[in-house]
Amino acid sequence: MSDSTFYVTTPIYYVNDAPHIGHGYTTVMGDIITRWHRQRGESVWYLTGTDEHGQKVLRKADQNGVSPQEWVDKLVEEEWKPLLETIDIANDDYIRTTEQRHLDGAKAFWQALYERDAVYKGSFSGYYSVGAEEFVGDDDVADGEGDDEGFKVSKLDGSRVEHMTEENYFFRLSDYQQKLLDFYDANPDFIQPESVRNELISFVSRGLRDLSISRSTFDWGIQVPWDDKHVMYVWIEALLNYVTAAGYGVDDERFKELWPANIHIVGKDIARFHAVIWPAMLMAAGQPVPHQVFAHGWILVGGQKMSKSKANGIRPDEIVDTFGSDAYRYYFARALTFGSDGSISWEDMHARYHAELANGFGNLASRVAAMIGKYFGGVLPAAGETTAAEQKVIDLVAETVAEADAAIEAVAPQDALSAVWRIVDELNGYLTEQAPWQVAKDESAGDRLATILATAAEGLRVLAVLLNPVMPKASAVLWGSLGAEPTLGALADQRIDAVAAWSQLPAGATITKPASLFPRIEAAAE
RNA sequence: GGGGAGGUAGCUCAGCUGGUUAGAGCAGGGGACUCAUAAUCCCUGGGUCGCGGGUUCGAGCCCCGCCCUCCCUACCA
Repeated sequence: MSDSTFYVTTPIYYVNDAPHIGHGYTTVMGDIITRWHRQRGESVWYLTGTDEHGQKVLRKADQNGVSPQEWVDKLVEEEWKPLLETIDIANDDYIRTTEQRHLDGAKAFWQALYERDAVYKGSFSGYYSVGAEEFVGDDDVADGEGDDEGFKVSKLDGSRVEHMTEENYFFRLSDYQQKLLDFYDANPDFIQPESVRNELISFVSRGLRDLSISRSTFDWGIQVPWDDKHVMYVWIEALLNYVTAAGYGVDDERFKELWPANIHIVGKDIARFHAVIWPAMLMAAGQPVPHQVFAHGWILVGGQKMSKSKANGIRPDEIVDTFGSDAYRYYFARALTFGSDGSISWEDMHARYHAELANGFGNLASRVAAMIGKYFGGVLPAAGETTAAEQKVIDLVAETVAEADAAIEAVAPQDALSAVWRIVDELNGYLTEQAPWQVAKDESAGDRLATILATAAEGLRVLAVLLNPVMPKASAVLWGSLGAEPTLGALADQRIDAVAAWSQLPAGATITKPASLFPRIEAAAE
């Protein structure tokens, strides 16, 4: 572990895309994990941001008749930062690759590579599409037909390509094949999950070529420090955000505190950049390598109601508008196995929202608050003698908290939630069995009634704390309805390692019935 | 071609290094209750565990072959 701070990152998102549920998914998962770690009392740093250089951005800006800087400013402010609000992300930092600190840090990093002889000048040959203004991979080149007979064309857009050679700087990636394999071997958890690890090991085992890492045909990028005719290839520059945001080259104190990162959360499509190229660059620069690259899977859309087109066409705010940010966060964390591909659908979201959130959890909060209101005037009674039924609840809570915490440690939020939900189910069952509404009819059983409701309220207290990382809004409402803050303090300060200790809510606390945590949604969307 | 992952109840998925009658949630069916968001609780349905062989006292989990789906096999981020 890094000596002090638990540092988690998302990829920085390429501004040319519009935010879609995939971005939201990655970002939410990181947010859940970091919020949980904060409630473990750890020092945590959660970074996300945007990748803003490169030829595609430049071209898009040109098409829109604005400077690239204006273009990315607009996208960041109108599309990307609002996404964080929409899905309720508590990031500690947001890095833009157009910020000065990134320019400075990136140049410092390159300088270090250069001085350590990890970079050299060479020439890159390949097929270049004049129309598309970019190199086309050999596999995407085909023999032309018809008018293009005798020429090579790009399979991507059909444009003619010609073989060109360009002077570029190269990174000696080929030097790192064995070092990487040794590293993977010594750090089996570095790449997760296993399937991705296997693929990357086999990829590296086949051999690595040096990497062309600069471009000289356009200038929307960061200049190579010793050669202003070149800008850094955007991928290589983008990876550097993880260290530049941590203060590399400009703030040693801060850098030492944050680096190396604990987890880089990425989609499996970019796992290779993060688990092969990135560690090699760090080794080359003499920096420690992150502890883990966690690659999540694809989100598949089941059924057809979900969208007109495809999942990637769906914007997070469509879901949030209907179900709210808490449900969005819950759904992706609960319904998918982090690290595997998984299916989502509007129907499933609707079903889980009602079965698990509204009927299971929300209704539980309602019924307990309502009964304390009805039988005790909204004042939490002191619990009396604990029977086997209460002990069962108490034991289950202790067990589940440990289980959930272990699941988060293993980067398995879905398992953490399924553990926590056992508390929801247990409490609903406990209430039905103890039937406080029956006990209330017996004038002489006031003590028993108090015990039942105090136990249920304690259970809700635990749920508010445990679910806060996943559903901060609903948890805050619940925390308020339990009247917990005056004596126990802020919800975000409640520690996971102390949550299972019983009888924390003091007798006399003011319990109010909250508005429905998750109101039923009758109108089927679309 | 080489490599990786997966094909388990209507749906979404669990099933650790092989071991009693293969599980959960949801959906469906029946019942109980009324504090609550027409909620909750209990019971219930029997799926050739992709196909065919094999190893074993015993395989969904091991081996062989085959079928199907998805992914990787580097310089778009």
